[in-house]
Amino acid sequence: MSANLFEGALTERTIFKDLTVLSPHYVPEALPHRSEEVKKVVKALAPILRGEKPNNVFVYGKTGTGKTSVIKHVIRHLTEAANAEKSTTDIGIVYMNCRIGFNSKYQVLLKIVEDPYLNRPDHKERPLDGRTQMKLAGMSPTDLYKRLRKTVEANGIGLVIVLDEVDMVKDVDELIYLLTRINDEIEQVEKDGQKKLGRVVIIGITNSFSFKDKLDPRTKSTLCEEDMVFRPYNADELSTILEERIKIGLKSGVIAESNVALIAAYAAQTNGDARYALRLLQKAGEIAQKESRDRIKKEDVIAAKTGVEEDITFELVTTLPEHQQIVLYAIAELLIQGGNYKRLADMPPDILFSGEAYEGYEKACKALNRTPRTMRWFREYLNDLEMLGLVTLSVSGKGVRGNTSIIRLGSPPAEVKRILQHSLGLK
DNA sequence: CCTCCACAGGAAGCGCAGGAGT
DNA sequence: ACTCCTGCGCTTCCTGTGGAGG
Repeated sequence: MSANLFEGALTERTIFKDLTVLSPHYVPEALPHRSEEVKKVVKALAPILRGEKPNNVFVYGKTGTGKTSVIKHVIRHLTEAANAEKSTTDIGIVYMNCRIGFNSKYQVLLKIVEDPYLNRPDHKERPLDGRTQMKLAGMSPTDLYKRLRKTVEANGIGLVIVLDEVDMVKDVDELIYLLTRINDEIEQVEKDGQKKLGRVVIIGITNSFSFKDKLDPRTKSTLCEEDMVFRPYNADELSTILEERIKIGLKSGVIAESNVALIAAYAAQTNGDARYALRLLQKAGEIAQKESRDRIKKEDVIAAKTGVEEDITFELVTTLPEHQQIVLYAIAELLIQGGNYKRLADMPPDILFSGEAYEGYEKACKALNRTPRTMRWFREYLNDLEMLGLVTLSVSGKGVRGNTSIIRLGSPPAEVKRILQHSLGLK
């Protein structure tokens, strides 16, 4: 707890030069180790500048592998190329993250139709022509579609639609079908003395491995005309990424090469996530800065790692549904107490059986004045928690009570308990 | 070997809230 | 503003698996 709310603002900036460079949203000028991917996307989109049909692009990769950055980077260059003087094509780009407010075909369509580019005054057939937002919100998807098609057609627009986290859209199949259908229905028009043909191209981004399989086969073949997988970065690659950012984001000479390598190694262990690496770097810098030092030490990196891990668990745990929190709390509590079953002789102290865990959960519910869920649902909770990496489950080996799960906690029990006591309002 | 225990996880169904369609 | 539908969280019921004990 800081003594003064503005304490952070007062400490001298000994480490950082430009913090925005470390933010996950920052798209650098150069993208190390992703030049092949950039080339591929450029190749897929390039035809749009010649008024031809580009390929739809589908991008898959885990978090922090540079998917969004690559796409945004290419998009930036595409806009520049389209605005260059000799260019005669109209290129519109709509980017949206489907998780945040655009999780249905209707909302996606609305967002596209509201885009300022499509409603530019020098366009004819603007989608919002003579309409207020209120009226627009009452329109059916079919009307929205018609308006969009008309605008694209009348102005010969090459429209690039980027759907980030596209797996969040409930009716993706219909959405993709609708958007690609535009290409089949529109006709060539004359505008400014030139023949023009509008085009729509979709770029889908996801980190869900199973997403592709859930798609309708037809959607799959249209959306994935050009599909690419982003591999996680290895430690060396992460090092160069960090070095690039350090050059612009940090003051010179504040961190030794060996410590950058350490951060990279930590992040490489955690799925090769560049975002995580940057977070570690930032945290290490903050720790050094707090102590008014002008160099990041190895100890700072190590402390940053535990700090960031704690932050992640905290965020994960506190946003959990109540009963999952109770389950986790019960597990932590039982592990601290050493369980309530007769322990087997050679049984390690850091594990629990699901049966005793359920009893602990029932007890915790009683203490909190909640009605416990059934055993069946409790198992679902456990599986959910495993998905999030908060617990690990394994089947019991030989010699122990038939079929039962062995539960281990992903983080130190005392830490989990502390977080949950607060979050659940326990003394 | 048979039965019982302790558990895993699939299938069906239920009540509810909120969104879509009219 | 109306119903209708659908997804979600959950319970109930059930089948299957493997150890323990008679």
